[in-house]
Amino acid sequence: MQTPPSRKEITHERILATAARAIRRAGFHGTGVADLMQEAGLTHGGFYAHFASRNALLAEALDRAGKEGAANLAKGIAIRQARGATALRALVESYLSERHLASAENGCPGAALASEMPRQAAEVRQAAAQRVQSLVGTVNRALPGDAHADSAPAIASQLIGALQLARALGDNADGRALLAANRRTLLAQYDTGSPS
Amino acid sequence: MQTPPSRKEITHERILATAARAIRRAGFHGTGVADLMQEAGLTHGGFYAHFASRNALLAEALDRAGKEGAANLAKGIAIRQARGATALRALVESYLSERHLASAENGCPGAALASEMPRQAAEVRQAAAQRVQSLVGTVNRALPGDAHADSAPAIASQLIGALQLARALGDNADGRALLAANRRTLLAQYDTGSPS
DNA sequence: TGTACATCAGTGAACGCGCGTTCACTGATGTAC
DNA sequence: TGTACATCAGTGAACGCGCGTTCACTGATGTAC
Repeated sequence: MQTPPSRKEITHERILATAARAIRRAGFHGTGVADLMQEAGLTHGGFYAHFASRNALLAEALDRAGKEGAANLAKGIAIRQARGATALRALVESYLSERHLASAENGCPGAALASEMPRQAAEVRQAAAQRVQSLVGTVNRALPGDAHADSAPAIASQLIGALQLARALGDNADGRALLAANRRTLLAQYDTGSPS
Repeated sequence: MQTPPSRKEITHERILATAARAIRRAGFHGTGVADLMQEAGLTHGGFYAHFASRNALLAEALDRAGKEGAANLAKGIAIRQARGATALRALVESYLSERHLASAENGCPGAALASEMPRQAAEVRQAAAQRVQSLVGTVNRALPGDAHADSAPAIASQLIGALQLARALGDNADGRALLAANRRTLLAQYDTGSPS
C-alpha cells in the first residue's frame, strides 16, 4: 500500500499530463513553458520547482505521451478483438482509424512528432528511441508467433508513415483515402488467413 | 531563348536553395530569417525584398526541397536500373539507402518534415499536400501497370515512415537494422517476380 | 568614350514581442508543544 | 484544542536573448546623352 500523493506530486502530474497533450498538439517547438503552465492552471514561475529544464520536461512528456497513446491503442484493439477481429486486424484498424487521424493530441506521439525527434536534445532523443522500440514491440505481439522478424518493424513504419502522410494531406477525403488504402494493403498482406 | 537571370534573381535563387537545405536540416521552426540570410552570405534586412514573409519562404522552400529530393532520388534510381535492378527495387534501395538515412539535408522533405506539416500556415500545408501526391506518383510510376491502386500510397507511407523511425533511432546499428528490415519486406512483397 | 543621373539590391540599426530561466516573496500547510 | 513557528508550493516581476519585420540609408549598376 503506497502513501497518497503529496500536493506537489499531484501538481507535477497535472503539468506532465498537460505537456503530454501539448507536445502532440503543438510539437516540441510549439510547447512553451509559460503557455503550458497557464494551461495547467499555474503561473510560469513555479515550473522549475518541478522540472530541471524545459528539455527535461519534454523527455518526460514524450515518455508519458507514449504510454498514454499505447493505452488508448490497447483500448481500441480490445474492443475490436471482442467483436471477433484478429489481433493484427484490430491493431491496424485502431491505429489507422479516422479517430486517430483527427485527434493527434491523444494518439501516438511517434506519428505526431517523428520528424522532430532527431533535432531534439539527447535526453529527448533517448526517450524517442524507447518509444519506437515500444511500438515495434506492440506490433510484434499482434503478429502470429511464426511471423518473419522483419514484419514488425516494417508494419510499424507503414503505420506511422500512413498517419503522417494522411495528416499532411489534411483531415479530408484525400487524407482518409490514403489511410484506407494503407488499411486494405496491410490486411491483405498480413491478415489473409483469418476470417473477416 | 530566355533572358539571363538578373542579379536579384540570382540572389533570390541562392536564398531559396539555402532555405531548402535549412528546413530539412533544422525543421521549419528551426529555420530563422537571420541565420538563413547569413548562411546565404547576406544580411537579414534584405530578406523582405525577396519574400513577402517567412511563411511565404517556407512554402517556396518546401516546394524546392521536394523537387531537389525527387531529382536526387531519380539519380539513385537511374544508377541502380543501369545495373539491372527493376524500377521498384531501384526505388526502394535508393529511398531506403544508408546515404538517405544520414543526409536528411539533401533528401526527401517528407521524411525530414512530415510531422511538422499539419502545424504550418495554410500556404505551407498546401505545398506539403502537393509533395505527398508527388511522392505517391513517383512510387506509382515504379510499379508495373497492373499493380493494385492501393500499392503506391501504401509503399509511399512505408518508405517515409521507415526513414523517420530509423532517424529517430539514430544513424547507428538500430536505425540501419530497421531500414534493412523495411527494404527486405518491400522487395519480398512487390519485387518477387523479378531477377535479383 | 565619358560624364550625370536614376534605379535598385543590399545594409544595419531599430521596433515590439515572446521565450527560458531566476529569484525574492507570499500565503497556505503541517508540525511541536 | 489551541497557539507559534517552520516548511514549502506557488506567485509575479525581472533578466538577457533572439525572433520576425520595418525602414532610412549606402553604394553599386545601368541608362541617357
